[in-house]
Amino acid sequence: MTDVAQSQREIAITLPDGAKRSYPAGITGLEIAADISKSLAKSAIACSIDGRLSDLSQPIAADAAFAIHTARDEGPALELIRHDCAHIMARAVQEIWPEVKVTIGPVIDNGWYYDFDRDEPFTPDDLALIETRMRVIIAARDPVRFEVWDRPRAIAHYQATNEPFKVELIEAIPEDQPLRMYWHGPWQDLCRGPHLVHTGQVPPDAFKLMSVAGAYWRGDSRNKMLQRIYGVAFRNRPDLEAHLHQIEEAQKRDHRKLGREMELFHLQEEAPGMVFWHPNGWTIYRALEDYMRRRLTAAGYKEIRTPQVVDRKLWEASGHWEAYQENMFIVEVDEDHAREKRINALKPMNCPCHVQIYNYGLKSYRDLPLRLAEFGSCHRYESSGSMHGLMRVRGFTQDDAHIFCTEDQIEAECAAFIELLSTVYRDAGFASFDIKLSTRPEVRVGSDAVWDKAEQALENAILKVRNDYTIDPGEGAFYGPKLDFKLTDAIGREWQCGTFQADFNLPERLGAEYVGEDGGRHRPVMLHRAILGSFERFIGILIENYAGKFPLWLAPRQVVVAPIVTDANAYAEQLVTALRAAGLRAEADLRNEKINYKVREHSLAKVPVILAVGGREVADRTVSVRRLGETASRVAAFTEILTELRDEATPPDLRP
RNA sequence: GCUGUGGUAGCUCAGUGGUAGAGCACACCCUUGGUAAGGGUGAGGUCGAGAGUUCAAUCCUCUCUCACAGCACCA
Repeated sequence: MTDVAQSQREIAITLPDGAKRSYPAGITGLEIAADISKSLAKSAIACSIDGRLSDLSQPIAADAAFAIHTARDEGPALELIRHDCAHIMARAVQEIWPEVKVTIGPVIDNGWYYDFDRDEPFTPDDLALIETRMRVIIAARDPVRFEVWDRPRAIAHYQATNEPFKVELIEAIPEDQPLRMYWHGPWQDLCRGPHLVHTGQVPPDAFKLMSVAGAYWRGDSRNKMLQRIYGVAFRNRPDLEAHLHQIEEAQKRDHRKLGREMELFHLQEEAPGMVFWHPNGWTIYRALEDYMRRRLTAAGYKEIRTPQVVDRKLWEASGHWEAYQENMFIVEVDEDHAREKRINALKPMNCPCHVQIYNYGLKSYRDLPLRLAEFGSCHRYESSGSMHGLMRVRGFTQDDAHIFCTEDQIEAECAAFIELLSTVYRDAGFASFDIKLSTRPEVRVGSDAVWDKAEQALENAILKVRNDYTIDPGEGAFYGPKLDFKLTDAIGREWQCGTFQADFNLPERLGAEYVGEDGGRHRPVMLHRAILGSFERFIGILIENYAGKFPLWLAPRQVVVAPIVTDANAYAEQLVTALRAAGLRAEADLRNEKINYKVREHSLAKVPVILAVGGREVADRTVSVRRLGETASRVAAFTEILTELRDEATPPDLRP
């Protein structure tokens, strides 16, 4: 299905295969359909103008929404089904509760939502009621039709029917844009379209109302909070069931659940948003930190360490005190004999501290680029509703670094950074990630010439490695353009991890400078950059990405040696000693339990390798190896297995 | 922060206006078993915190807090 951009003289159409084509004005839908059928081999084509198939013989109006449905869709396009679901749901709600005010209801991934204004909350029982009502509307096969209205008429209509949100919507639409009113049977809604031909085209057994939640009118927290009902819709029942199954599977790999089951970490009420790392979780953390330290050192970074508690004077100088105070943990110290309390803050970020190290001693252009890295522990008072397991916490550690360089060095530094980041993500098991370039905002520091140069440098650096990225115009920080690198969690939520930001502001504010070739003082550019973002978030994503089944180099417990009989205990302990000597994280399970029990328990705990040893293995100096996820075991000489595991447990950067 | 839903044993959850239960986990005993739960016994809870209503509150009301879903936020 494709919407069409139109001009007065011709109608431009984007075909389902991406090709573009234009037609003269006045052409009929049928003519376009016939033409497209020729070019799209196996697709029988259906077309609609604003959802009405019957009008194909008429010339396409200048303001019509023309849609193409291909045979590959096996019926109406999913977007149309979902869009009509939104309308049908809104109609159902107003039929049940006429006093409810409607607002908007767009199509989203897998379904739609619709925001309502109602005093009482919708309950799960209400959702069932609405679903039933929707099926009645679908069964009625009510025709969908539309009319183009002028603004006064539309506004008058919504004032008369007491729909203030619709009036507000219309007032925000540009004057020259025609307004379409859609009818689903007797129920009517302002909508751009297109839609199905009749309500019976929605499969009655392939949609489901999922949840209710609050949402601000027009996405602004100063506005009234509405009630949003989410639904999902598919072409058929099996597709819906597959989707619901997928959600269940995703929930199984939720890092909060696995974190508990695998004894990785916990959070508790006395320290909201601060992680208690357990031995298993901390082992992963350490393995990742060691790996990152080696990668950074190899890439020419110098590691440093800066204080946690810093006087407000520095935050005033950096500008954070003014702009970021409400997100900072303030620490007041009542020193003896002090006339005033001394005000400190836990550092919410490392940059000002790094500038202090840069500023200590006069720098030369020969020192640049200077790359200062810190696994910097930061604290931010995040709003209570935004915290989420390890993904969004109040105390976290960034794999932070700041590169002090000249404007001319930005591009090379950025390219080297993307290279390093790609390597790290690949080693961590991520096949792909998204890059977003955010460019200059309205309010900013620095000359246009500097922005031109920096934006171009970032873009060029991306182009050296890949050509797919998005640009977010105006979304850069006031102090410089930036790149965001995003990874996706188990249920499709995106999390920003890596970042690369040019900063023309902080060096100025904190007086960083260097002596140039010309003997004069110059201002360096500061590049903020992180690959993991924070260890907490990155590990959260790792847990979900691997579903807890970590590769050997990251697995907290790599090997468990499980004796089958107590007579094998001594042998088991010998093996553990040898495994540990080879650098492996191994434990013996000497408990008085059956091997079935031990296998079950360690499998559930996602231990990658179980070595079972009984009388035979003791006699032959062998082990019975069982890998996580496999049901069979194999018997091999212990020395052979030792070599195999040692190689496999080598971190990616240390492999030959 | 906002809207809604929750907080009962380490975990997953039942339950009641008269101060509590199951399964798993844990401890001890029996069992020496060959690849996803052997059996028995036992210990374990200020029912998230505070206030109110009541003869009596884990249960009803209010406030706070934390968590979950979504929204807003993420400089």
